[in-house]
Amino acid sequence: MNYYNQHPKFYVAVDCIIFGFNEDEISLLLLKRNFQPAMGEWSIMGGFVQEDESADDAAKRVLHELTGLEDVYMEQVGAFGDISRDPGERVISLAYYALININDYDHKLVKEHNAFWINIKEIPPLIFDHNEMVEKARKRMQARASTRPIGFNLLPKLFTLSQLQSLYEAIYDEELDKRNFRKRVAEMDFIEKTDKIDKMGSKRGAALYQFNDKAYRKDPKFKL
Amino acid sequence: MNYYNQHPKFYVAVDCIIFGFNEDEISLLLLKRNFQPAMGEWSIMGGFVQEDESADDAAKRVLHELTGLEDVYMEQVGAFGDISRDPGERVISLAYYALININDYDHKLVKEHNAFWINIKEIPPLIFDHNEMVEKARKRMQARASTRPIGFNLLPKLFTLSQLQSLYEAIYDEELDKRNFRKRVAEMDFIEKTDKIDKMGSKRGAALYQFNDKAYRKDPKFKL
DNA sequence: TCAAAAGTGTTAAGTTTACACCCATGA
DNA sequence: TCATGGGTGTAAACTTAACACTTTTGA
Repeated sequence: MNYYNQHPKFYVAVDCIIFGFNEDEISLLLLKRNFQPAMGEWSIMGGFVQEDESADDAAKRVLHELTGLEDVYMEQVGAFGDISRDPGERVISLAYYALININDYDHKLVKEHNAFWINIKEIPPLIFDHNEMVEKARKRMQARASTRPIGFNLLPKLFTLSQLQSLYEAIYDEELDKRNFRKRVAEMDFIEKTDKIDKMGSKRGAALYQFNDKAYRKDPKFKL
Repeated sequence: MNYYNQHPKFYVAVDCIIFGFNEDEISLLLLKRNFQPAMGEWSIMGGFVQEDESADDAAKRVLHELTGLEDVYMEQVGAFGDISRDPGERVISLAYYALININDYDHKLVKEHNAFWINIKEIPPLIFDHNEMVEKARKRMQARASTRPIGFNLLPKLFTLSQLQSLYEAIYDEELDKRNFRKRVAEMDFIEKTDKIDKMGSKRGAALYQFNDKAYRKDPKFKL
């Protein structure tokens, strides 16, 4: 009997709010559960923390199990610890959000998990407190995206300024002025114009840009 | 054997970063541990989540055990889940910060716990990852204080504008211009001038103000 | 009478917003 | 040739920052 033994232990889960961007819209990767508990209902992807992994590692693992992706931008949203948040057992859950490039995940795994991209504006009722998690993640991501260059994680390596603007319009859920937007981008030297041209999005073609993380760290001033 | 049983369980702790304001300085209530583990070292106040309480309730309980206070402003900072963050046992800890009026706590309890107010600029090395928790709490509190009227929790119900300014100077760790500060305060109708005068802080006497939460909720525009 | 904190407005600088047209190209 | 998205500058409105002196009173 030592100091810790007198206290109870708990299942600890991680739940993953996975953001993607496509067709000018933010979507979440949600599971239509074909497994217990709560089979048939919608949820976000989750899993239990194991003995041999940190909470952050558990979140990475869970994301990897669904998407096949590694080295993904993730941020912890918080712990959800209400007694009956999971009606099956007492489970304390740590919510994380992830930003992934929607062109770049393992479709087979996603299919196996019966997961689907759902527009952020059309999120269905989710199990447990998952809607609350999603809402909190959305707010956090939005706040973070305005002061840190995390939005690029949702885009291909090369992107047009129209894509970037439409991404930020989706994040903020408001229209932005094209000229003002481009003026601000032009001030950030770490958003670099390449000599490549995108011919998909328009007849005329649009310059492709890239985010240079090293340049950002030299002068980390970001505001969009 | 059900769905959950195959997964491990963990001790879950809550740790409480307790902010106070006195003599123009922010301080934290820290424990010089006279108990195991890590006896003799400094830590923040913590405790284990119990079966019959939510994580948030556990944080409130732990704060109450040290200060005797209830209905205190608290916010969760995040979960700390590294495998060996507590070298004694695997413990996942949820950090919370609390803002209390430093004139208004149970001195006997604090003495019993061997706790002391330590200036935020002179935080000693703390056990485990507690310095990291403190740093994260400090940043979160600072960010929150600039957009939500939470600073008032650190002041008496009645306060002078000089006190309020000096509080925000301590929170931001930078000097503020007196006239600009008062101009901004004047725009917020929920910071109400009372007809009472403080005679302690100056010979001339200064008007005492109060925060009106109901008025704030009617028009919740805050920026200091 | 003087030291110490309270109180009070104006101007310049900087930032943000609003706004409209020409360009290049493929269909 | 025309419809579509790409690309560009300026002026007004607003916000923020800088700044100095008078008042009151207890010691």
